[in-house]
Amino acid sequence: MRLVTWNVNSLKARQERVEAWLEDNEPDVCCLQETKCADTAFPAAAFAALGYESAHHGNGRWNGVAILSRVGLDDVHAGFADEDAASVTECRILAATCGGVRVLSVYVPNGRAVGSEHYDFKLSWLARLRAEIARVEGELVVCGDFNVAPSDADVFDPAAFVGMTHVTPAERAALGALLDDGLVDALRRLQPKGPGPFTWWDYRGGAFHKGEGMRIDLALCSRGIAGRLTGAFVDREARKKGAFDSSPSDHAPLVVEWRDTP
DNA sequence: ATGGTAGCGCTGCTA
Repeated sequence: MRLVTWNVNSLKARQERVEAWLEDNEPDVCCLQETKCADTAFPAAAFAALGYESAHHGNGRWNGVAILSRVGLDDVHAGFADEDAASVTECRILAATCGGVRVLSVYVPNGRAVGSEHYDFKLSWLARLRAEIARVEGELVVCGDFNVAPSDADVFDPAAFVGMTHVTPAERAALGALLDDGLVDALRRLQPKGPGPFTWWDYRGGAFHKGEGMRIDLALCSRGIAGRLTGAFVDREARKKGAFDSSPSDHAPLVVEWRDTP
């Protein structure tokens, strides 16, 4: 199985890039975040033409998550398990079963500023995600933009982030709880030494070309899958302008591969 | 270089 997770920062702005990437890389499952579109505007037909079933959860100009699959897409649920999709105000989690694996595409709240109500919301959202994961039986991959750098090896300069969101002990503890529960950070399992690789670079100040990024996009997998991992890497090329009219996303795709059960 | 980038959408918010 080859799975990719990619915060595209507007699917409308990135559609050409996403389609080209899918054709070049042929993932079995593709999780997208920050689609910034409503369900009615989601280009399901374009993805179907490439061989993908798809599900989307979005309501307009912010947030929005999707799952594309060419190995089946069953038991789709938008939002947390205990909420009705129609009542969700911030579309940040979508689940589906693809090829026998429960896949969660998540876009964790940014938090904005330490101590703000948005920061508290981020922490409570992560706690809710932990409870959500605990309900899942069988193989599982939780992937997306976590807006948390798990350790100092996941930021270009720890000193530059003192007092900032994404690196506080509380955020790291909330993420660490998912690992304590048995999930494995796929990239770090295969690439134990940092710093990096990074998955996000600020658009401002030429951060990408200066290597000033963070690793905040993650694929957390259950132990069975962790034991069968064969690859995990960040496609930095997709963060470059390339032969496209529009800008790249500020995030690069994270690809994870594992052997299917014999 | 007194601003820095990008998307959405039309004013300022979000990241």
